[in-house]
Amino acid sequence: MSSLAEVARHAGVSKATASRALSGAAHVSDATRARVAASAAELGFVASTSAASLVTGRTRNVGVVTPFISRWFFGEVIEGIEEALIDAGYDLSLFRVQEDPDLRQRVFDYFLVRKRVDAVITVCVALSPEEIRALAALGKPVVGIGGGIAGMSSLRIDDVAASRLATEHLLSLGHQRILHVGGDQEERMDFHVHAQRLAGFRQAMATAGHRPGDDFAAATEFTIAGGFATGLRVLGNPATRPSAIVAASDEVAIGVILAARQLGIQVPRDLSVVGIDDHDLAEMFGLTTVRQVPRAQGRDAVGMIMASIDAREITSHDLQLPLTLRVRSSTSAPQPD
Amino acid sequence: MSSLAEVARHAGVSKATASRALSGAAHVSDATRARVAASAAELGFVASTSAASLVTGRTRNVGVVTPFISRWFFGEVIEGIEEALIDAGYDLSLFRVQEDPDLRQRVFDYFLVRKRVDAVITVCVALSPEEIRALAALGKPVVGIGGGIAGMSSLRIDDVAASRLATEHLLSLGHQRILHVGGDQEERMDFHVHAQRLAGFRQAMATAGHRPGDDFAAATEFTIAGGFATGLRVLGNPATRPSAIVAASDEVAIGVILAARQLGIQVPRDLSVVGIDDHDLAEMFGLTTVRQVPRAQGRDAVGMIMASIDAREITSHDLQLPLTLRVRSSTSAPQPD
DNA sequence: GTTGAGACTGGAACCGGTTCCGCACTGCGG
DNA sequence: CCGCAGTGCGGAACCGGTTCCAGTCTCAAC
Repeated sequence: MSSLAEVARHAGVSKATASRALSGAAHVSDATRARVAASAAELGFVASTSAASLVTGRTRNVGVVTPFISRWFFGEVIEGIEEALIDAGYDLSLFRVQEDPDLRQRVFDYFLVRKRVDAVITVCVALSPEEIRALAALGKPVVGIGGGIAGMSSLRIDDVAASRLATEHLLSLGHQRILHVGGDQEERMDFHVHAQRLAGFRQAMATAGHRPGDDFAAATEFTIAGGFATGLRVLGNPATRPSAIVAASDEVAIGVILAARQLGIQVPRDLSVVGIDDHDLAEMFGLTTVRQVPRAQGRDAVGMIMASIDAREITSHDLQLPLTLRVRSSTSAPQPD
Repeated sequence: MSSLAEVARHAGVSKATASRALSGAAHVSDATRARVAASAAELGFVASTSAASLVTGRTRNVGVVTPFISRWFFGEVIEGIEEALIDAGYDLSLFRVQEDPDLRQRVFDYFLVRKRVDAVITVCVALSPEEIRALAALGKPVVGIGGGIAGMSSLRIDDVAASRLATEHLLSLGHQRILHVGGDQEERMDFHVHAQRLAGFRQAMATAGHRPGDDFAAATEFTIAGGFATGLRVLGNPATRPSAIVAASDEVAIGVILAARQLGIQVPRDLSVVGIDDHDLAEMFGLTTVRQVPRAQGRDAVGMIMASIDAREITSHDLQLPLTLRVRSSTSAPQPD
């Protein structure tokens, strides 16, 4: 309610001095600063961000663009971002974009442009060339989580390596007939992640001397329900049943495990399953998985943003996060038959 | 980049006229309006929200306060809110608050105050008296989803009735030994929802002539993992095993079903389970549940907010949403023994 | 004793829109 | 023919901060 002018009057100083005192700038005596701070506290003064950003051009607000909110990976990332931003005194504007081109255009050409955000974090959004151009034209720091953006900072695990690691684990246990359940070959708009995990699987198989045909990769929606449906489909026929499955995400892996149980297939005795993520539920299902920590990725992305803002320069780092395999009880050597 | 002044100059009119033309105000000739619009389009003009809100006091931004992001109910609500806000040309600032009192105070006394939001939507946040006072002091529309706030608008299902409905379904099937898995009796900070669902269970049981002792309600975390752990605990002993369980949410119910499977208990033959929510996964687990549509609740909350903003008055409606029981395959009459 | 550097402070311009007010002009009723 | 309402438009004030610039004062150095 109260304005800086009132605080200044109450403290017996000018608006200029009051502003300097509150913002921590130099050239204000300790006595004055204390008096202004006391007045501000007494009057319950909170600076209007509109006024401040009008003149400084900085809004203390970061835009987050994501295709999903409730899926585990995305939710965790967003929570990590939110925590870190709040700590830094920033708030977060959330924009959800999926395939709808009209909506995407509105977000990129209108919402992100109206001088409301200091920076943008994209979470697993594959951007069209025009969208990349629009982001670059903002002249503001941009960090992509989980999907690199040409020419901008990114933060991610090496998806190819993660999938390779998961596959190698199964190979080292002696599995021969391994199926990948995840994205399909054609690179979908939103997710090169999917294509890369498939590629990692193929690399590992090829290195081990396998020649997987198309039937060794099954496409699925990236949810528990998707993994379940696909699992029922690919595990239904005992003749063609794989001895192990690499799921492109833990949610898919959990769906597959549930499908196996439904079909009376024992995990890991009859079927080994490995995922990627280390989802909250992985422990409960005893799921062997490649661990990543999306919440930390969110925090780190904010760190990169803040460094860039403080340095007043738009840098472009490419950060790859470490991977670890967590072996639980969903994988074992194949049953000798 | 380009300012209103430049657009005005380019169109050969004054700033005042340009502003009126673009905002759709009256007293501008059609010809002038078209010329200004053309200039604005040509220069790629997008009004600075900071400048606009500095003078109008309106920001076209709504704050959303929620304890969780990735749990199903919350994620769905947030997605619904986001869609509706984007449609209305608003964006959404997300604030996550849980128990940490320092963080809560920062959000309520600082972030929400700095003239950055036109309205606030709370999602299942039980507010302290000071927090309610802080929200009221904003003088802005506030809508609470899933948890009523004294004196402010709210939008929710009748949690007591929902739980009663679920319980009556089991009673009507002939179950005698019914256990509630959900919140505990003491009203937790964040969730009167939990207490109300427990109360609904008790009402139904009492009406049916039962006298449930404390052992007929088990407390749990409201997640699949929580339901699983609690399920293992309460189903472990065949002597005390209930014939049916009312879970306070579908996530809990799914956890209970998984625990039952693990223990070799057949659902619904040996155990009926009913939930509340109609979660995405309910179909897959054949879960009988009381349906609510959180995404629609999010959209409706935005509708209430917009109506209040348009009317320039802070009204206080209390909207209760309809409930429907969806019977699937997780419930049946108890096995005669 | 004068000078100059540096710390403090106030006045005023400024960010980029919105809106009040006044003026010119048109058209209609009396 | 005059008065008056109503439309279309421009000038200028204004929202509430930040920051440039200039002025005062202190104090050490010459």
